[in-house]
Amino acid sequence: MPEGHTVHRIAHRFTRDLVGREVAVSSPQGRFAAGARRLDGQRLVRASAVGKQLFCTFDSGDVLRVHLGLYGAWDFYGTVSGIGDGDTSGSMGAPRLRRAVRMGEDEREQPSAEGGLLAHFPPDPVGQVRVRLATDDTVADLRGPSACEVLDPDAARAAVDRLGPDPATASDVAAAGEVVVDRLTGRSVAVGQLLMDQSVVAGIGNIYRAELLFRARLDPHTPGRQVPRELARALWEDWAVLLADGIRTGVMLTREDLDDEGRVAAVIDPTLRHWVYGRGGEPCRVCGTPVVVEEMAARKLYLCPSCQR
DNA sequence: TTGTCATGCATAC
DNA sequence: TATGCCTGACAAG
Repeated sequence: MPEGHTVHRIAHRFTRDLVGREVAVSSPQGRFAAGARRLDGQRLVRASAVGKQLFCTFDSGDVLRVHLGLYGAWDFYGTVSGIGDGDTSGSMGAPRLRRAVRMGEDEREQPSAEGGLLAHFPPDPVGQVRVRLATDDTVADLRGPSACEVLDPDAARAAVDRLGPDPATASDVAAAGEVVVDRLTGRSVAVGQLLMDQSVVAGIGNIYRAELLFRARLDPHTPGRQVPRELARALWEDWAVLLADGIRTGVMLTREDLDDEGRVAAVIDPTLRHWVYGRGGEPCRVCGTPVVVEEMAARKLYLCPSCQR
């Protein structure tokens, strides 16, 4: 269940393991058979994330667009040396085959009885694999996406253009921020809804939405028009900070009040990671007022009614 | 074991 | 506003 940071990490993984190589593309599940045939055997030229979407460009100019939705995930398999992670120890002799690292709904290595090593390679697909991208020593399996399609270059450009700026992708972060400020402050829609609107700003999901608004001490119901430009700019800048941190660590840790020890504890215990998200009824970490949960545009919204006014 | 919910969003009504 | 995607974590029994 990814927000923007996860998709950027996946793009980095693609860049490291698959970009520049010819890729065998298949659809074990069958639902992407035609798209797989179109891409099969081509060289992957580039992989990039914009917001929550992954764009993989192939030699022909065709682009694979993937959106993981609520529970999509990529499972990566590969040799120890091929998988890297900076640790290639123990890879002498015959390649040792490592089990999946999942990126999407929950990022971690899959446990296995063989101490993390595969019996054979390539591995059998697990579950409904919509698309498999494979080289001699790397396999990436996509499961449960809400979108998986091949676009020509024009259509791919149009898909990117429908998205608002992404601070991890923008060539000029300050200029991109002004675009976001315009869009946030130009409408009467609640700022809590605007932050989740991917055409306003890309990559923010329900957790980052709740946490950004708390960190700004801003009431989510405030109409965009009533948000001062300076505050809208601060939201964008804070999003850039949280996103960069999420990309670096793989963890959505949104509390800036923790010391090193506290951060380590929060990585282990998810209930310590956030100010308000998922804490309905629990005391606000700042003022003790019970955190409120309500529905906004069919999503759960968490806020402190005392701090965020 | 079964049921519910979830970090998203396009589509249909 | 409801549904589907098709999965995994967790709570309840």
